[in-house]
Amino acid sequence: MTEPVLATLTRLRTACSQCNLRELCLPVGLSAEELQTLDNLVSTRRKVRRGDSLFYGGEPFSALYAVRYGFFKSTLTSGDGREQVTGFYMAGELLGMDGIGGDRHTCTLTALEDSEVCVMPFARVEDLSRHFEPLQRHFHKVLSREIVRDQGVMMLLGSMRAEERLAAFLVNLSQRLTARGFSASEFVLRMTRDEIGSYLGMKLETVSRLFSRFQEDGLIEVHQKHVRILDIAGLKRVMAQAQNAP
Amino acid sequence: MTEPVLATLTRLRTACSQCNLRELCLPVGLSAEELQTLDNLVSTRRKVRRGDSLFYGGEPFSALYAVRYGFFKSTLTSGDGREQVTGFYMAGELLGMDGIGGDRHTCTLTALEDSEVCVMPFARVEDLSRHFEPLQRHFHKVLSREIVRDQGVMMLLGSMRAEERLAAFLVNLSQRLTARGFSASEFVLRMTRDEIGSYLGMKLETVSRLFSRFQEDGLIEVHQKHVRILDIAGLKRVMAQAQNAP
DNA sequence: CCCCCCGCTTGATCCCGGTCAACCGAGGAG
DNA sequence: CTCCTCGGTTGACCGGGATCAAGCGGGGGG
Repeated sequence: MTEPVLATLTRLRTACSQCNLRELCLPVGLSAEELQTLDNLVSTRRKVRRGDSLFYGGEPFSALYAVRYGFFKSTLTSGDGREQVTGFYMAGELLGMDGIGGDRHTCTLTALEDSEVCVMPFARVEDLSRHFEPLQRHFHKVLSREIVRDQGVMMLLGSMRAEERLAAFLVNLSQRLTARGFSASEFVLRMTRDEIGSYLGMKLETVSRLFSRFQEDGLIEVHQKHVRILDIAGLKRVMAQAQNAP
Repeated sequence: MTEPVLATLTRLRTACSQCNLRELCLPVGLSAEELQTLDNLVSTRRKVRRGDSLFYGGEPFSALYAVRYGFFKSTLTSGDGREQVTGFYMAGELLGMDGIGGDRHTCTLTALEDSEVCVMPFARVEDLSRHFEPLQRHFHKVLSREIVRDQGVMMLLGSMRAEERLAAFLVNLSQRLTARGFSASEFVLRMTRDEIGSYLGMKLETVSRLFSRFQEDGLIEVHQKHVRILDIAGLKRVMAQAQNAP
């Protein structure tokens, strides 16, 4: 009698239909009944301690991961050992899509705080999306949005000045936190100045100096990792100051 | 009697199974029989004149496109009007994947020489890949590789110096041309210095200066848009010169 | 509880690549 | 053919952000 009960508990624990992230995660926009079809998408959950990696670049690819709670960074290491942060991921976001193309992961995913992810074996994702059109459509959208997100970062890195990049970074963080029900104006940075700098293509000293400048200008308040946004409109103005002559 | 013949001709003309790009394009790795299932993936072909756009950012999304011949750039325009080149595309490469996520295109695709694309209505792509597993798998791989490619550009823009970026750009071009049966060492750039600069996050003057420097160093020969690579190993050395102290 | 380490801040200086400007040459129009 | 335009090259100068360096302070471990 214990076995089935345990199984049911497990099922419930890993069920998308019971997850409070279903409005953000892969099953977005699916009806209650549709959601139940997804309940065997997730095989297990996995906890990742702060500082530990979910997977490393070069490792064989087998599953996608959805962040249940916590915070991750993805990093790419070039041939000569330079490391570049390529993204930050929070609850409801999907990890591991880089691995599909070459059957191994290209980047490393590291937890910046104690975190938990839902493990979705990729074979199962493909299986289910072949038989369940709404999931297929949504999965394609998620892949595509990752492409669009990356293009946004390319624009950031390729054509914006340091202060614009940092303003854009803060506005983006604020928006994503808001979507998750956190305060839009007050939060704790999970990453170091060095990691922000790597992501934004600048040095940690520059990040630090800009934080101080933004504070002097009354846009934000910073104490170490604690940030309070005082003037989001002002930040948006900084990030789009078209200083291009005709 | 004329109708069926025309239909057959059209079918042949747009058939993946007859296309000499099948080793590069979406049907990569499929067997001859498998390929025939794909023959109704492409609805029509479309020619795009040099300077014209296949689609614009903001336009509704309905189809993916495979380049049959020619050369494209994709550009993103930020709120304040700055334009950033986010990629260059040649024969066999897939365009339009940015549109899936939001049902409209985010970037603009412009032909840099007279070109032709295969139009693949996205509904048909999804339909076929639900019923035809190898296509599904391959389509996912293509999407994923676009993500990986973009991450590579992020690394380029975020952590490499101007000369390293340009060297990487030339090496990448050379490799992609080789894969298409063109000369690895001699080619004509389809884009301007300004477009290269935008893609690589630098100004056109810097691109021009670096071309001259590479020439002085005996790595390449440049005359306007004509480039001959003299020392590919040297270029690779430039692009990976780890000037990072421990 | 205190200490030590690591992440952050801030100042001084340097240099890569941006900016401004002049000129060149290829190629298309008339 | 010549002119004109536009993309490319090159030089001179400048400035944003990198680099080097010193000091600080918070939080985790002993």
